[in-house]
Amino acid sequence: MFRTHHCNSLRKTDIGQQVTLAGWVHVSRDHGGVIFIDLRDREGLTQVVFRPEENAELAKQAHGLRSEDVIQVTGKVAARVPGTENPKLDTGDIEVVPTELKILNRADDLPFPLDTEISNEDLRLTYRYFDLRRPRLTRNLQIRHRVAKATRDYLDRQGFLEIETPILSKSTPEGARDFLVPSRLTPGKFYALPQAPQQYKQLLMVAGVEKYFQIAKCFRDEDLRADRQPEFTQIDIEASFVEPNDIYALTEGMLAAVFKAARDIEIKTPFERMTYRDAIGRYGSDKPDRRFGIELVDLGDVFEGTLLKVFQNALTTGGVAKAINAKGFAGLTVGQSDELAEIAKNFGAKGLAFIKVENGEWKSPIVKFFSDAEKKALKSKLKIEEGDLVLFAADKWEIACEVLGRIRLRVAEIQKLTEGSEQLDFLWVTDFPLLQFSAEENKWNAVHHPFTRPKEEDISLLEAKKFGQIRAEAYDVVLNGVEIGGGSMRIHEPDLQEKMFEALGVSAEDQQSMFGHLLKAFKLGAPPHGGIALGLDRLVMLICGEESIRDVMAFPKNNRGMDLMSQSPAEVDSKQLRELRIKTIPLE
RNA sequence: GGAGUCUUAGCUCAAUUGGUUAGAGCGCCGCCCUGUCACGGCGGAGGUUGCGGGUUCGAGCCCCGUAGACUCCGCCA
Repeated sequence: MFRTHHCNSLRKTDIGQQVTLAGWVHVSRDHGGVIFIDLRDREGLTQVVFRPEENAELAKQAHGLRSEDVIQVTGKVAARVPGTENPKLDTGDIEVVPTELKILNRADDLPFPLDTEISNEDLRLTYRYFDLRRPRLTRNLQIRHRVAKATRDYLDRQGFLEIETPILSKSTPEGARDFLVPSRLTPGKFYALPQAPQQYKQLLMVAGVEKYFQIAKCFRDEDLRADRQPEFTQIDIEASFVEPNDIYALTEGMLAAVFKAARDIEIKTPFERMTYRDAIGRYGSDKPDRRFGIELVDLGDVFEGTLLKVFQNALTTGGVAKAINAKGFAGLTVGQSDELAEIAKNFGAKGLAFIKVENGEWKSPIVKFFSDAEKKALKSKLKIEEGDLVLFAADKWEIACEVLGRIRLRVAEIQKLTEGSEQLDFLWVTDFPLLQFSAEENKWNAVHHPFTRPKEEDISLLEAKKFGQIRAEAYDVVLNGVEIGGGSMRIHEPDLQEKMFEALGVSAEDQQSMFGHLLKAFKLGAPPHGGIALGLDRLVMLICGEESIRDVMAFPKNNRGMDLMSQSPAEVDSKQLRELRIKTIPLE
């Protein structure tokens, strides 16, 4: 037997036993005479003690041990000398006194220490297999496993089938940029890696599967972020003969099972629901972080007859005047003030009006335009007190809301309003718009995806081509201001799907060449269906309390999509390119 | 494509207003040390201050350019 126990299993009750352990030298404390080795495996630490007076040959060998050498020791479990027990270790009452030491593999000089936090992420990613030995990352991988297992167990209990769908798939024009894979057998043609198994799962519904799920790898060739990688994992779910409420309940039950399994936390279900319009109006975001207040307050009634031109203009042209009260933030620095103004500008505001309340005085360049009645109304609506900072936006509804929403988040960040919070605020955001106009492309795009069903009562708006007013039967699940999943009821009627494609500007020919299989399937008895997809990486990130999904993936890519460990992407042999009939063109 | 922050020893960081030979801790090497648990003590090696240019009597520090990393915007149905 290679080992009889792992490094977190021996206790007082094992004293006297003959055991064999294997693992890494975590740290060695060499006193010249007696030598202590903390032996580590993925479960924990066990102290091994070498005494020269008992076994000089072994002690001499142990003297040469260095951090991260891999060893195997056989010996007796002994009680520690009274007074030297270590309460910080689960195995702190005992130590192993070896009679045999086998050095299985020597470790070179370490590229970086494992016992301190290190900020050089390049280096960590280059030696990823080494960095993963860090207990925190080991724990993250274990939690990720438990989340995936709890997901499978729960969905299995609910009667869902896990079905794999192709990775070599077909490129479609909608959505993110595709990763392409050249086809050797049909030169000049390409597969695309799936952005999501969307069409396949809908076709599985047509196939009569009724309840499908998959822990699916998805691929999107877009720029990276702390919470975005080119390949990532979704918990992908689809079911037939369901309504949104069924999906909400299923998802809530699944998340409850996941949090129970991964963190032993009971989460409160059902989750609250909020329409998209409310979310934007109150928080300036479609994924509001409600762990802190600072809600957007509408001031249309207050400033109905205002003398302040910018507010007046906004209100008389169909826009809004809104404000947030950043409690106790009147003392912000000039730099912070400039930063907030910069955010406002970036998101389309012309400026950022404010009131600082200091020493009982409203310090503000705009306050002189306010009547006493306006001041009074402001004070009561925004609950203005000493030390507050009130920030205004007057613009089109979308712009005013987004500007204040972004500022709200930044203020909360600066004030550290969520630091150390253990709160788990789940929320459904519902009634998303179906379509959004892209000025850049001069066309309407799907907010969710082209297969999303309009709300029943808004289908007539689609026929009337009032695209901006149509609400979708679509929903996102949000946790602490992070979108962890989203889904919708789908279109299952070929004529409605065609109308949708039409609205998106997909020609009849393109509909047939790109989505013909789907439209045909919808003519062969397609059941009403809908589903949801949750970002597994983001979910695990939040459960682990990490700030980047890189810390919950075994082998993530850096900001530029490179794997620094394996040095990919990399050039390939010209023979490979010839077989694919591909030529690369050097950059100008 | 854009903005911000950062880049000094293997790692984490320091270096007053631009001023002597760029320092410390950890790690590494050598010696010492028999109850530590981040063991301890003494000694040593280790630097193109990311790179290129400029200003200056003098640049790690100021200026310009460039590369890289990270965060954000755009993008992500």
